[in-house]
Amino acid sequence: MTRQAPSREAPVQCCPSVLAAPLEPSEAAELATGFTALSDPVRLRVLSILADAPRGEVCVCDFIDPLGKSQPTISHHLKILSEAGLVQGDRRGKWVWYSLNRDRLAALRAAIGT
Amino acid sequence: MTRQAPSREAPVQCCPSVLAAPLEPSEAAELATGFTALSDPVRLRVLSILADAPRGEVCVCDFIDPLGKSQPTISHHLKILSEAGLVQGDRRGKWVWYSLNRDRLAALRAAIGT
DNA sequence: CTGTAGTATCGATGATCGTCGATGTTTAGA
DNA sequence: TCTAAACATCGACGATCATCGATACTACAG
Repeated sequence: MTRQAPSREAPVQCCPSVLAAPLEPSEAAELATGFTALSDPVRLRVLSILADAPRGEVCVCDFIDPLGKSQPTISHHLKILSEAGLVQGDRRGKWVWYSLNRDRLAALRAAIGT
Repeated sequence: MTRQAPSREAPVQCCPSVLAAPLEPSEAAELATGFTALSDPVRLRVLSILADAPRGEVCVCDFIDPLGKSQPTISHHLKILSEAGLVQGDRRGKWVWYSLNRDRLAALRAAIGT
């Protein structure tokens, strides 16, 4: 049995944070996945387009022109963002409408301060 | 001379933000380098150790044991964090003391909301 | 059922990344 | 001046990534 240091309790918190040491390897890996999704210029611009969309959603075909990437590349980035929980897609007819998950974005924001 | 579109002015702001479209490719690239620095578990734990350091600084040798990585690997990650403006090193004698740049971290936080 | 349009997946390619051993550089002490 | 310690850089390796053409899947119209 490992002895517990009584004067150094693990802080109770909802989400892992870089500012709250020690950041456990598993927590660090989980956060890293989120920030990896934000580490590409194309994906950041995808998020920006979604954040600016009047109805809060954009279909895949409407990303292609403004981003100047091929359709498979756009799909690839949307999948990464989706797996990171930052966006979600909703199929309606032939189109898939993507929208921003602001809660997940807020969680990542909270992980690097306040 | 490029003509300025009068009805669609670029919003005046201090820092690029994902929430303020359109996010220009150059701004997206700049932000992406910042988030790339946060996209590795080892680097996140480096930041967490720095944030928790009582005197606000930690020398390179003190990262090796808690992170379980070789000294060149630690140096490599510190260089990436340094180039991203997230940390800075200060050589004092044989040691280099690294500290956290909280302003830069706050700028990245602001880029994904508020 | 057939054709078409929007989207996802596959396969390949070139680039970047994380890691570590070996080595170079800098500083302090003997 | 010589040695040891702390740190950075180099070189190499395997792994992951961004990209795109080709192709498969899905929904709808005729």
